[in-house]
Amino acid sequence: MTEVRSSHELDAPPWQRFESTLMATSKSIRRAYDVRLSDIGLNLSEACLLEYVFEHGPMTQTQVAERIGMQRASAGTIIDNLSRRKLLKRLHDPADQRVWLLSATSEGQRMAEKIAVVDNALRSELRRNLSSDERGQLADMLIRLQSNLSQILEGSDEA
Amino acid sequence: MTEVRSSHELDAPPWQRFESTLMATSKSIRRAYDVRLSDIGLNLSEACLLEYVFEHGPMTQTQVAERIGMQRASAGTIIDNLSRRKLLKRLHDPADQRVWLLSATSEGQRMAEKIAVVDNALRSELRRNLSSDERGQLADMLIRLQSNLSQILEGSDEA
DNA sequence: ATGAGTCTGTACGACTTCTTACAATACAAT
DNA sequence: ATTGTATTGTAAGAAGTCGTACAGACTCAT
Repeated sequence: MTEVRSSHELDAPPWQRFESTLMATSKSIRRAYDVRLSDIGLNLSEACLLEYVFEHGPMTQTQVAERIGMQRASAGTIIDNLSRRKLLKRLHDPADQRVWLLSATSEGQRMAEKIAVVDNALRSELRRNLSSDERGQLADMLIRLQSNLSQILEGSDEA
Repeated sequence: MTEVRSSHELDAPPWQRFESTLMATSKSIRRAYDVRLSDIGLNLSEACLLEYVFEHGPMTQTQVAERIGMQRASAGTIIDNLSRRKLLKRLHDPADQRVWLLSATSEGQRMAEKIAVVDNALRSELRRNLSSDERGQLADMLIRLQSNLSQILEGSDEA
């Protein structure tokens, strides 16, 4: 039924160039993570945020938002959610009344471990085809693309 | 103000691996296109769809949706929009009463040419750093990733 | 010819993320 | 001390996409 997918999304989108393939691949990666993570009741953004807080100690909402590449407001929504589900807690910072210090609850820590399992499994399936060298090259090229992009986007900010 | 962006999004997201970089890059590409295309009053999805219909003759909504990697319903919304703005028209197919045949109006054609200009400009800025060989390798790796992904996603469909 | 199954476009609601605006708090300069 | 500026989290609304469900139109085997 959808077996044609793998080819469509490669040659068709915007203007059949690698930019399109890259965006389609990104979409699929997100989808794959969302599907796998739904087993433990999370989506990629939630998992991402929780894992990041778990690994990098207590931090403010703005900090985690910046690190995972998301707006403060959006992160706030996700944090509301995770803390309602008792995976994350908000602690007062005695040194700064404006901020919350985020920290994983013990339940959140168990969840973070499950996330790591899912992540490792999926990542190894994803890399089946790619040698370590290739992955390095890929990352390198992506970083160069990113630096071009940040110039492009900076340019239009000041306008 | 946002000059730090370029580095965050490279080393930080989900689990600082190339998967994250890829997704961040994709996000930036979309953003860059959206910014540039806003000059002519479109976003990437609209431009994509219009350009595709312009280039690949009259086609049904389902067809264009599949080609640009989007759900039928979502494409329908975009088409509503483009046809309200007289860039696209819906024609009856005498052979099949169910479908619309999409076709660019003359105004839509002029718009498609503007899109091509924006696209060419942006693409060349984007590739500044990458040799033709490298772009080939990049595309190749992305395609391999896609094929892994389609296996992964197929697997979870039948479940 | 006719009924079962398939396909098309659309309506509707959900979800995610963005943008903008704001009140509370912090900080720096006078 | 006071005042102006920055920063934090949140609220409210917009936009984009998805998934589901549906009615109408097609197809094909009987």
